[in-house]
Amino acid sequence: MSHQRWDYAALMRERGFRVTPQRQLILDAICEGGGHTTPEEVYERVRAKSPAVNRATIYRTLDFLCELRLVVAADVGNRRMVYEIAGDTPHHHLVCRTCGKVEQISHETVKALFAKIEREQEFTVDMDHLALFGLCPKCRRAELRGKR
Amino acid sequence: MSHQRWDYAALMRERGFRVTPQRQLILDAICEGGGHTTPEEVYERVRAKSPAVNRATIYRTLDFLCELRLVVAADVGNRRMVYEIAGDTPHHHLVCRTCGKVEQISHETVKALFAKIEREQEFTVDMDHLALFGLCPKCRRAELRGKR
DNA sequence: GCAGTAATTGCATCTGTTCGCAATAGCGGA
DNA sequence: TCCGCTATTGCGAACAGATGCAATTACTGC
Ligand SMILES: [Mn+2]
Ligand SMILES: [Mn+2]
Ligand SMILES: [Zn+2]
Ligand SMILES: [Zn+2]
Repeated sequence: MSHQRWDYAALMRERGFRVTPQRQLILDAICEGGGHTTPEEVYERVRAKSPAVNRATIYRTLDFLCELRLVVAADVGNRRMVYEIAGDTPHHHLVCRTCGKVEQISHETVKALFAKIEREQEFTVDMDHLALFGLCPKCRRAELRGKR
Repeated sequence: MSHQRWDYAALMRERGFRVTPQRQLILDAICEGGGHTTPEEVYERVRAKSPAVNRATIYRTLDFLCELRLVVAADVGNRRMVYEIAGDTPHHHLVCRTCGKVEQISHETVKALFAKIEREQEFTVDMDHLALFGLCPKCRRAELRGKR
């Protein structure tokens, strides 16, 4: 699996942005991760191939790729951000507060809520990578047992 | 309105935590704000009354109060955190990506989603101060106009 | 190919937040 | 009321992330 399936280079140029080696390296680094990747992981992978790339460029480029919607981000707790190549359909996550496990849920599941908010408040929610916090089945059972 | 309606001091002691002047000052400072308050605002208010209190204490105490669920937090974009006294019923927010306006929505609105997730994945979502991002009516209309 | 232009980068610096550690001070028990 | 235990604090330093600016460089049109 790779980001090569979009012509991201053309996509950038179309909108008046430039295709730089840094941007390609960073996109590659996110791809290599497969799933969620932290800025620090991206930095390390990029730096392995091209040590001169600056940390500031990593952060600016991650923001840039999110704005282009080539990449999605989420805060998975304790203000730790993770980045990921944007798939064809959005997906979301459930993060356990106790064990930290991250599960995935479909966009289908949350769509109804976004539609309701659109109807009731005229507000267009456009989150394509939401993180919801709570307790996973295992930790919840452990908590119930503990309370008795 | 004030946090005096709970016996937060007893609540802390019950659970084996200590009631310190710093914690009381910080709780007061959040109260004074009325609504959403940033760590820096808390710091300023506390420091006005007691200049020796350290910044690290502010951050540690805000986390602590969130864990006790006396206070709720939310990232309202660009990793800016806001804190607020936890009310009797939770509420949530809609944050406009363009103008930054923050609206409020009831827990009622999102409850159905949490219940569905509980049913379908056995995962207990327990968020009491969610922030959803998107476009407010005004900005969305502006955007539509711009695209033509 | 080459030059002009503006987007992008690297660098230096700043800000907000976290962390380890030693000093302080709540709280429970004598 | 005093004592001892340990939770909490202040301090200093580390840290991630953002920002202003000058140097670089990708793209456009010739
Ligand atoms: Mn994901
Ligand atoms: Mn709120
Ligand atoms: Zn868990
Ligand atoms: Zn708006």
